[in-house]
Amino acid sequence: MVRSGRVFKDAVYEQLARIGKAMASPRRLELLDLLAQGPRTVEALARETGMGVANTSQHLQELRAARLLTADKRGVYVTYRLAGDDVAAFYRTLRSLAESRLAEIEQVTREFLGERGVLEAVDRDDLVQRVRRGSVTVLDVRPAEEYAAGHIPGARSMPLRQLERRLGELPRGRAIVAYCRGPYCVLAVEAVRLLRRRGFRADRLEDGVPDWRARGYGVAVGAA
Amino acid sequence: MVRSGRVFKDAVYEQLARIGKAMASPRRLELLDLLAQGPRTVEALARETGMGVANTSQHLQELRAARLLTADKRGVYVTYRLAGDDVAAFYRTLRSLAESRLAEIEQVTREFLGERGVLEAVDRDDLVQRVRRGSVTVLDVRPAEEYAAGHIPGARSMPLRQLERRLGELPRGRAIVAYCRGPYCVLAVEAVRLLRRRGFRADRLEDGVPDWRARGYGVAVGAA
DNA sequence: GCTATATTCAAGTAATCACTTGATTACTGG
DNA sequence: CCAGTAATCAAGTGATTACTTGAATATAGC
Repeated sequence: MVRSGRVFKDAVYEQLARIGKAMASPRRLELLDLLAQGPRTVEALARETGMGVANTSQHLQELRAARLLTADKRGVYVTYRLAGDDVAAFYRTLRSLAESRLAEIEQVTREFLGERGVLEAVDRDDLVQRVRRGSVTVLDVRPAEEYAAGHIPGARSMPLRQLERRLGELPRGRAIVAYCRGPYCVLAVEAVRLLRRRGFRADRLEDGVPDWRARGYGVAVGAA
Repeated sequence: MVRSGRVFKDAVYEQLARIGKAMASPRRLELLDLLAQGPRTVEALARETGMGVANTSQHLQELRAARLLTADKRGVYVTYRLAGDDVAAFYRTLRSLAESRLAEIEQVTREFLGERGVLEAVDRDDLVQRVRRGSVTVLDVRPAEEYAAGHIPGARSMPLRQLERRLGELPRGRAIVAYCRGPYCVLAVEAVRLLRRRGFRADRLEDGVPDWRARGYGVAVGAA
C-alpha cells in the first residue's frame, strides 16, 4: 500500500509536470501569448516570432502533446488554437505570478517601455472605465485578422503599419487610447509614441483582449 | 525599435519561463504540494519524498531562485516555505488545468484509488457542506505538525499511524469524514479503508487545507 | 576546542532538450 | 499527373538538466 502510493504519486506528479514542461520554454510561452489572440497557422506563428518553421512546428506539437493546443488541418494549412479558455486563464495566472514574484520583469519592462508617461502616467482601472464608457477613441492597433477574431467593443481597427497614413481619420479634440495584445506587446507603445509626436492626446491600455475578457467584459467579433 | 522590441520580448518570456521551469519537474511539484501544507526543513522534505538530501536541497534552491519559496535558517535547520499565497493558488490552478486537460490523471487516479465508493460515492460539495455544518466527525489524518500548521475548524487530529489504536475514541453512530493533504494524498484513502473495515461509516474529503481555504472557508491553527 | 548533524557545494555522468538542416509527406491548382 | 507550398519528420550537435557521490560549511551541545 505504501509502496503503491509512491507509484501513484510519481504518476500523478509526472502528469502535472507535463503542463509545467510545456510552460518551461520562452518560445512556447510566446506562442501561447500569440494564440491567446486567436487561432493561427504554423507559418504565421513562425513569421511573427522569428523562429524557423520546423522549430515552430515542433514547439506547437509539444504544446499539443500537453493538450494545451488543438490543431486542425484545412487544405494545406494547419491551424493551431488554444484548447480552451482555461488555458488562456492559466497563462494569465502564470504571467501575474511572475509579475508579482520576479522583480526582473518590472525592471526589464521599465527599461524598454518606461519612458515617462507611456507606462505609468495613467491609472489603469480608470482608463478601463473610460474605455467602457466610450468617452475616449479606442484604437486596436493589432493586425486586422486579430481585430476580427475579437476586439474591445467600440474599438476601431487601425493596425500600427497603417496608423501614420490614416491619422486624418482620427478626431482631433478627443483623447485616444490604444491597445494591442497585452502588457508585453509593443504595438500600442509605438502607436502612442507616434500619436503624441503628432500632437494627439494618447494613452496605452495594457490589457489585451484576453485580459479584457478576464475582467468580465464582453468582446466583439468581426471585421471593421 | 522593432529590433529592440525583440530583445524586450525575449527578456520578458525568459522571465516567465523561470516559473514554468520551476514547475517542470515532478519532484519539485511534489515539494510544492508538501510545502502547501506548511513550512518544512530540507530533511523532513527529503524523508517525505524519498529523495536524497542533496538532491532535495538542490530542487529547493531552484524553487527559491524562481522566488516561489523562501528559506530561513534557524540554528542548523533551514526551513523552506511558500513565498506567498499566490504560489499556492498558482499550484492549484496548474493542478486543475491538468485535471481538466489530461485524461491520464483521472485514469491513474481511478486505477489506484478508485475502488467503488472511496472516490465517487459522495458528492463533493455536499460533503463539504456536511463538514461545515459539523454534522459529521471530521478527522485530519495527516501528521500532527501539519494539523498544527492549519486544519479545518472542528476537525480532530488523528494521524493515520495512530488511527488503528485510537479507534475507541470515535463515536460509533456518527458518519466520519477523513481528509489529508489533497486529492493526490493517500492518507485519507487508507484511513477510510481501515474505518470501513472496522464497521464505521466513513468517506474521504478530497480537499486538503489549501483547497478548503481556496473555497473561502476559515482555517484553524494550533495543536490538538 | 571537539564532535555530530543539517545543509550546501562541486564534480561527474547519463538523459533530455533546443535548434538546425535536409528530406518527406500531403494537399492545391493547373 | 506535375509543380509549388505548408507542415512534419529524422538525424545530428551543443547546451541544459537530474541525480549521485564525496567533500566542505556551519552550527549546537558537550
